[in-house]
Formats: sequence, C-alpha cells, structure tokens
Amino acid sequence: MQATLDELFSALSDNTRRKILIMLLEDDMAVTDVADPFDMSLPAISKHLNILSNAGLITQEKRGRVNWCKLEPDGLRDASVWMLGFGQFDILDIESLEKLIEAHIDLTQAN
Amino acid sequence: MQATLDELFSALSDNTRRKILIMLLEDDMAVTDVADPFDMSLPAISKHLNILSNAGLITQEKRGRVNWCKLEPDGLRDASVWMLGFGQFDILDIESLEKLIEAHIDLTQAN
DNA sequence: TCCATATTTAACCATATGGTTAAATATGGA
DNA sequence: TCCATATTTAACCATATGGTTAAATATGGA
Repeated sequence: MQATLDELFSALSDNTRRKILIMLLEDDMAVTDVADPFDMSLPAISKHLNILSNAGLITQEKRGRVNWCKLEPDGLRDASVWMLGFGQFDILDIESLEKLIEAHIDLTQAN
Repeated sequence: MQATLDELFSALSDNTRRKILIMLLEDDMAVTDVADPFDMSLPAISKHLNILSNAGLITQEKRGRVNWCKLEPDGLRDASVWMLGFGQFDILDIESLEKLIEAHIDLTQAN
C-alpha cells in the first residue's frame, strides 16, 4: 500500500495536518490529545489522522480504548526525493545544506 | 503575494502539474506546447498553469500572442525548508546528502 | 453490571477541484 | 481588412474536501 506522491503532497497541503505532524515530532499521542489544541470537532481530527495514515506519514496503534498516533519517520522520503531530484540540488543552497549536515553530525555525536 | 505552504503543497499534489514542472525544467514553453503531451483540453492546462503561478512555482510572460511559461527557481524553497526542518535532517540519510553535494560540486566545477 | 471514556461511523452540508465545451479576446500576418 | 493562431473566460458538471452533529462501538473500571 505505497502512498502516492499525490496523497503525500495533498496530505501536507493542510495546515492542521502539518501542525499535527509537528506535534507528533515531540511524542506519540492519543487522538483526543492530538485534537486538544484545535478548535475543531473530534471527528474532524479523526479524519485528518486518517488522511495522514493513508499518506504514510503516521501510523496508528490501538491499545485498549486509546488509538496511539506516531510519526512514520520515512513518510516524507518520497516527497523529498522528488523535490531534491527536481530542484537539482539547488533548492537550498549548498552552503546551507552543509551547515545542516554539520549541525546534524554535532547532534549525533552529542548523543 | 507570498504563496502559502498550503498553495505550494496543494499545487504539487497533482501529477499533471508535477509533469509540467519537469517539462519546464528543460526549457521555457508556450501554453500550447505545455498542453501538447497531455490528453486534456487547453483550458484545463491553462488552469493548471494558473495554479502553478499562484503557488509561485512558475512565472508567465506574455509576448505577442504567446504566453511563455518558465520555472520559478526558488518556488520550491519554502516547501523544502519546511520538510528539511521537519525531517530534522534525516529524511535522506546524511551519506546520500553528502553524495548529492559532491555530485553537485563536480557539476559546478565542470562548467 | 453499568457508567464513563475514547474513538469512529453515518448523514449531511458548503465550498473547492479538475475536468468539459462554447464563446470571447488579442495578436500576427497575408 | 480579415482570417488564423494562441489563449482565456464563462458556464457548467461530477466528485473531493473539510467541516458539522448525532449515534454507534468498544474498552476500562467501580
């Protein structure tokens, strides 16, 4: 069930969903907790979570009554591969990329 | 008239539009020529081009009867910044990124 | 057993999206 | 001037999207 690029980019095209992804960067969350900061009904959030699941950006695991949502780390891969390939390595200038990589290596070594 | 991330990702979520972007990577094109490979009416293509313009991914310049479409090189920037920031530098593994950068430097020096 | 909690499903609604065809518009060129 | 070419605009249509509320479902716990 590979998500298509259509599904991926479409899932990313809604601010509520992007915010949810950022929240899940922190930690796994129950549906109710995901919904909490939004001024929107639970069913609406439930639908957004479904869209994110279908796009391969999150996974959901039901334990008891609670449906835990967690980020799918590789979910963005296909989209970023498309963008980097398309952008021909110039989307972010090379120096910025190098700085990102250095920062990353520092972080990695700090752990 | 900054394009929003919503507009950007939404513009990218359609395969016809992604194909148009790839075509424009080669060269600037007239609307009629953009439409040629697609099994779709001219007005439909015209609409897609408008969506790409509003998203900041292309620009259009009318010369005579012909409306020339060209890629906007920085169009993807905001989207890729969001994705790289979100992905915390791990979307593509670091080695792949380094290879991309080396390849890019080689290309740059070849010119 | 029975109530509370967590979540989804169903039915609905307004608006957006992606397409169509027909007509309008503007420019180029004989 | 008048036709051809390039493109957009208008009017339309079916389906998708993002939201709602009410009801259903399932599990936890007293």
